[in-house]
Amino acid sequence: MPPKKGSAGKNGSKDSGSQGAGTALVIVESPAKAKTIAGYLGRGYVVESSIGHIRDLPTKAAEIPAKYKGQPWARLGVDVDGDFEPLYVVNTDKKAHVKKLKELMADADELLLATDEDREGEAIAWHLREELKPRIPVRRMVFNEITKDAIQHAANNTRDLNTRLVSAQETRRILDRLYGYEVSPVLWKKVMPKLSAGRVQSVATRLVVERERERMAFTSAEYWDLKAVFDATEAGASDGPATFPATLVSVDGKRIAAGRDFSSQGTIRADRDVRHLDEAAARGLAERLAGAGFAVRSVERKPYRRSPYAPFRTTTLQQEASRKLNLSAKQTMQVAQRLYENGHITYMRTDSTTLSDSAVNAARNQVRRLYGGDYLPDKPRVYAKKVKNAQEAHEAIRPAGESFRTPAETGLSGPEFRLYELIWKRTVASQMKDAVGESVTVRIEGTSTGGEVAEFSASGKVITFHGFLKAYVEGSDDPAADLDDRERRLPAMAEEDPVKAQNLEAEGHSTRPPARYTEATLVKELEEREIGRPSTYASIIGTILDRGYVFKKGTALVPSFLAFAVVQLLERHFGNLVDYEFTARLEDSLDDIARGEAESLPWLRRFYFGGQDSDGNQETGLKELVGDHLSEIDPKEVSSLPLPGTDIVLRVGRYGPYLDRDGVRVNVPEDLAPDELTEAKAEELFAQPSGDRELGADPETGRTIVAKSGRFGPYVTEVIPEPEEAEGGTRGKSKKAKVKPRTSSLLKSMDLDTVTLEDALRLLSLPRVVGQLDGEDVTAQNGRFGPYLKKGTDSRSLETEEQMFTVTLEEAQAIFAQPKQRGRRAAAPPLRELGEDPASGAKMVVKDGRFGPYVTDGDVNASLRKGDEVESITDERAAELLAERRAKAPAKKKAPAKKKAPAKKPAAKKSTTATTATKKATTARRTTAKKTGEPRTDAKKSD
DNA sequence: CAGTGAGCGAGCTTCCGCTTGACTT
Repeated sequence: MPPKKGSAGKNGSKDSGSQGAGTALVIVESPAKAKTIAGYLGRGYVVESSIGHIRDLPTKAAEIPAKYKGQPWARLGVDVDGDFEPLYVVNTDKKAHVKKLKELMADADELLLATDEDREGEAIAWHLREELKPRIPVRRMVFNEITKDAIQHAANNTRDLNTRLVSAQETRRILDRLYGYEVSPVLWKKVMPKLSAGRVQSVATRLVVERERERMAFTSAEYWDLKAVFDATEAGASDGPATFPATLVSVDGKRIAAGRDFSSQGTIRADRDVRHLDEAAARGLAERLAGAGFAVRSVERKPYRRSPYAPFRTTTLQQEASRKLNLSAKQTMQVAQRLYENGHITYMRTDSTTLSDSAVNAARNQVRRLYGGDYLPDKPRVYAKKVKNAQEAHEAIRPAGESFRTPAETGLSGPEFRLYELIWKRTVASQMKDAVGESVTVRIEGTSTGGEVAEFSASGKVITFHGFLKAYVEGSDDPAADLDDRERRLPAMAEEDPVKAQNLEAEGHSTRPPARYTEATLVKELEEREIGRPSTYASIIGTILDRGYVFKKGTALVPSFLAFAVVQLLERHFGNLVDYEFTARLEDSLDDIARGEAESLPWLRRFYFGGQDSDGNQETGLKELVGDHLSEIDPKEVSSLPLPGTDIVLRVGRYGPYLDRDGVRVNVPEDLAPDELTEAKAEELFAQPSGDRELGADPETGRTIVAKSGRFGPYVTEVIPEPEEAEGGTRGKSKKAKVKPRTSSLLKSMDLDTVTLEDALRLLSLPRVVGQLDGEDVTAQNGRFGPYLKKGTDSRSLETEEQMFTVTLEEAQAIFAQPKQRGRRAAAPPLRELGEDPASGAKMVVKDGRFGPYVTDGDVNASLRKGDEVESITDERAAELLAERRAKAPAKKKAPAKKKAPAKKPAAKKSTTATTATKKATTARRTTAKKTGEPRTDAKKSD
């Protein structure tokens, strides 16, 4: 709790210029920080937090103020035609908080904006000033560490807002909005709805996909060598072990090929002069070396020295928590948040490895107390900035306070204890001495019965002073790798010493494809590429998991086929945007803007409308790419992934991935890792029983009738035998001659498992010609909306499916004599009746519609929202929904008071031919319309 | 991913970065 404003204001420790004794309102970003700082500032200051950003671009239509609703750019929240003026709204969950800040400000004489000293922090400060509209002096207060001295110094050395830095942030924000909100809809249209693209997530997805591509292109190689265990007792070794393992490294002076000598194609790299041993060669050599005498050829000793690791920042904490505590990035951050809020650690979202002076002292004191002065370097260690675009608004992640509590002293337990312990150890170790020791490489030589000179190598490492390793050893992503404190002792040996081979065996190995990313290694990769920020690393993983771009297999991140399709689309049509350098270049530009060496507007114009880049190349703007160029994106093409060396294509459909070979299709399990889809696996999938059920043969045609489950539910069809082709006929060419099989959906009364041949034959007899009317055939059949009669271009629905088989010509004539029925049934009775709408005076009722329950006054309809229940909704709430609906929609001139509410759910796909922006009806576009069903009708676009 | 003729209460999905609770399941 901040000090009560009433108690402050009297001769506090602050001296804020001419105002004299008054109260300053200090606003920081985080409540926990506010609490700490309030303690350091004492009287005269009221410290509150903004809880992050208070304003942002509107997220969705509901947040857009009515006056901007009709604007063509309202969807973006950025007036792209008006100098990219952003539209800011106070986040819904912040409205109450902003009000509170305003109230606090009313009692203050000065406003100190003490948000983080980085791009986002500066912007938060600016938004606060814009939104709070203070009439008291406003100053910017900044600090990089939370210690009493630093805070008091900061309060007395304020500065003005840096509007250039704010401009850089705003540019970043607008770019991300344009990228995300313009490119995502392209994916909705071309791949499937609800997908997303963005500067960060799309590159993250691409990294995972590219790694999988490498794995798919990888060819393993097998290679062999010899493993020996030598006995050095004859060498007179007195200390250390008597035996040691060694590996064959060369024969007759030529090095034996090892894993690193092979390319990803499984061949020896061109620049390697090595001998590749296969199994037979290795076994033969082993036999010829049995019983041979060996001697030490050389002993090479080198000093070993290892410096401690830098204190934690967000990414390294996530990596180590993953390796050692098996926590996901998200879990790590949740646990760290609790530690932070309870005052155990400093802020956990940081890109800095810097420790404050008091933290260094605390660490050094702890070293002295726990390990003794021998482990303490003379001077404090300083860690250089590790991350290129680091903004260093905070310290490293370390135990909080000016003296550290040992884990036991904290009283913590469970994951919080373990994470604290990790942070504590790492921090203490970072102020300890180097580990030192010696590494030794011994070469052993022997001659085979065939006269071959075989050389073995053994290496050892001895740590003579553990230094920081006593406190902390970093984990490894490779479980097979040795950790830093691992020692390998060798017997004491000298040149010419004889040794005896105790055991000598051929050993086979094979090269392995690059490992998949884990959460931790992907985060590491993103940080190295300057993509994402400490506050977002964990959520980036969350986003690509949520979208179905990746899934987890153990700890590995496996890309889905969907991710392959999306990345393929982006690479081919938005190459610039998924370029790995894109963010790095963006950061450079933002730095220029922040320094006042560049302006935001030309930059945004070029990005959105196109123009010459810094190298003089003409760049196509984003607007054109997602507009006029949209028709160039062929959805079928971008969702097709040919299986190399085959005529099989994997396609990503709306219902998941499937394989297609000349029209023969088979589903691919969703959780099949792409690198496991080999030709053999594909054949296996094709060979699998598809779940179809053979019902028997049609007595008239002899064709087999099968029942299948399809996109629109269960149906029956017939198998058309492959036409016997004369020589020269190829499979591809025979396609055209194919007879279309008859198909028919099952009736509602039928079931895939129980449908009989008789049922099927009856279904396949459709459409049934009922007779002739007006010189045209009248047919009865089943369709998208159920059974109907068709006469030329005219049609009428039938009431029951059975009527398809029984309706007579007379009945048909009577049906056609009726006008087209609007709706198939009488109006469904309302689910509930409510009172009168105060706005229209009409009675309100709740009805069940195609999109779920809605309330209507007979004129305006409004869907019930999440949380509204048909049973419990009140008149007030219903009137509110109707009012909102009226406010939102431009009044429709459609005739009101429709009374039909068809109970049937609409088909999954609509075939509305939508008006799209482009004029030419290309094949690509037609496919699009068909595939997505309902492209957005952006009719406002004009040329 | 079988092929097919209505007209209907549509509106929304989505970005990246700052930050926490207050909600419901």
